Amino acid sequence: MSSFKGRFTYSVDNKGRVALPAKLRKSVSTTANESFIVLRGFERCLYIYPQDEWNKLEESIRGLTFSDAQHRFFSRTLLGWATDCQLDSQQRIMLSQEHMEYAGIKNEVLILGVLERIELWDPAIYLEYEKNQPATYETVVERVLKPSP
Amino acid sequence: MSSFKGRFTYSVDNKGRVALPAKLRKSVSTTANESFIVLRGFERCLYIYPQDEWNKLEESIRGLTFSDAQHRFFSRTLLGWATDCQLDSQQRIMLSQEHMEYAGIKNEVLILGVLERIELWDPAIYLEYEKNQPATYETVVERVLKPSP
DNA sequence: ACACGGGTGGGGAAAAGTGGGGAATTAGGG
DNA sequence: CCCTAATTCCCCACTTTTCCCCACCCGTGT
Repeated sequence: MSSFKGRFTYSVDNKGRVALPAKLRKSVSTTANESFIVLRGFERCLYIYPQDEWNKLEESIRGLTFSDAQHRFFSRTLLGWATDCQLDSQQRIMLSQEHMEYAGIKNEVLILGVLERIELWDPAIYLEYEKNQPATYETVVERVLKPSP
Repeated sequence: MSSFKGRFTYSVDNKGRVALPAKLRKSVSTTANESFIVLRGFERCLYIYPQDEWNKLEESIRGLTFSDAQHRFFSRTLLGWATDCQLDSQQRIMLSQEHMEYAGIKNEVLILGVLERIELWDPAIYLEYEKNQPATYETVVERVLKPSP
């Protein structure tokens, strides 16, 4: 089970390549086999799942009822924009033009480790996103880390 | 279960390294495996959790639902500012530039043991914090330790 | 006095991040 | 079917950061 964490600002070269931070690479389980799935995330970012974590997600999508129109739309969008990719010999992934456009990523990218997935953001967009949140860091910590009653 | 206690003033060298006090190290359980997680804490300080204590917190983060927008913000914020680190061969941890800036730490640090976690403060900021408390030690005791009605 | 444990500092090897050239593969059009 | 253009990907090279190791200092207890 992955447990990505941390925050990194990396550059995207003009071929669309992004190095995967070494600290995150250490958290990738060996069963993932250097294989990743990139897809549209929520809130204008990209999600990257290692193969093994993706498989779990895929199972829950299979569980959606085929007969529900919204479910069909959801799985079409999710899977339609999902591409799998391998790391190159320098441990980088290559982003497609479409994915970069979706997330507004140009030549800098904010990389977040969020347990089972990695997120890629345009730094400015993330700042904007953060600013629009009603909750502050402290309320977050309080809610999440407070020992349950 | 850890039970850190005590107060230490240590130096931070120009590489951002801080020695973990020997007294605190003795309270780290062996299952933590010399692995720690550093994150932003309340009131401009840093929290350090040994791996095993952190795992308990991580469980509650995993409990957050993927589909709730606020939960997504929570896990991004909390995990984004968390980095794990190992002790080096001199039993030191290395602080990132961002963490030091958040806590205002320069070349001296106040280290507090607070049961399951260790806190790092800039000495001056802690003094300020202490001074701004409306309550005294005694009135706090009264409020905190009074048996609940 | 001296060994020992604990805190502090720095040099250097190794790893990580960044960028680009060029061969191999693929796609498309005549 | 072949030629050309574009894309992919492998490899090399350079810079920066990380981390391993050694050395020192200073109390304390023997």
